[in-house]
Amino acid sequence: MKIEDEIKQAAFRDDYQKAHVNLIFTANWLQQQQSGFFKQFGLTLPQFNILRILRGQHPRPATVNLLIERMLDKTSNASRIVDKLEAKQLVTRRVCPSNRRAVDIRISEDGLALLGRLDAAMASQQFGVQNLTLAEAAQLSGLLDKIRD
Amino acid sequence: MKIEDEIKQAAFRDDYQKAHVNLIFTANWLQQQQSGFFKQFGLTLPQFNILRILRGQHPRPATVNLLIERMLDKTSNASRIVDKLEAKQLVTRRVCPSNRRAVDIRISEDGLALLGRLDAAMASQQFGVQNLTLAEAAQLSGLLDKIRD
DNA sequence: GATTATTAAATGTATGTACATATATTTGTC
DNA sequence: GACAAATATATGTACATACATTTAATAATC
Repeated sequence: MKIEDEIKQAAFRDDYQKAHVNLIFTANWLQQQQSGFFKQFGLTLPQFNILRILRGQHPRPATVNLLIERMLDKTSNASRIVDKLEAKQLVTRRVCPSNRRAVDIRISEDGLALLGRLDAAMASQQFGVQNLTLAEAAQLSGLLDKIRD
Repeated sequence: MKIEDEIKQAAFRDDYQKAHVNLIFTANWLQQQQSGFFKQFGLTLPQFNILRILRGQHPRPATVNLLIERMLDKTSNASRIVDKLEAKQLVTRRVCPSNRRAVDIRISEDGLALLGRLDAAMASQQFGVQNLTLAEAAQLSGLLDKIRD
């Protein structure tokens, strides 16, 4: 559906405004698709992202700082997202022996198993970006990088 | 900065994943830019968006349903965002005479004045999308529409 | 016209975002 | 080694998101 119809707006001031609105709208759209998917597994999107970072580190631990560095949203509160994952026993949290200010966070066996099930489910799930050709996806990345220059 | 460096990830599985992450990241980046800007005026981004819809309706009222229809994020809670605007006396809220279930929401004189100041400030503010050429912005919109097909 | 269904908005609860502040630990400096 | 500065994380608060439930008014059906 064209963006004008999605938000029931007749027209945009110019193509800049249209692209801007379209970008925000499409990102929300994608995230909502994903959220619904992860919900089946009892995870939110930020929780999934952190879990995936922890799997990338496994079996080495990650600190909160490392999580923040790698998260898409730097200002979100990694500490409290880890709280939720810990409550579900998907991660473990232990004071780092070599630096007692820091906390070593590791994905648990349960967490690894859950991500395994998610991998399988995601493989059979087409997310929106795949409506593009690979060349178009690359082109899109180029345009997005230019926006943030 | 390239997206790989922004989130300190060495590489992506393919250009689909890269475009997907880049899209979410860039949308967040843009929204944070805007948030900082609106904060100077005591508004959050959703509050500004609702205020702008109300100006579009002015002097006719809008209902909560109409606001939701036109909002970028359909699932957000328009009712409570209007609460905040009402507390700042930027909008008025009155039971609709012809349908007492509905509520007529209108932008106040204060609200119009605030948007007026924002218009002026925004005119002298370059937001990220303007790093693109107009043709690139149009191309971006086309790609985004295709994602949501 | 009483009863049920639908609609419009508000409210409740859990989670996340954004930002400031607090607490504990480590590092640097005298 | 005492004391200040820096670092790592946690906590507090306001706002927003996501979704279920509630309340009130209107519409539909018998």
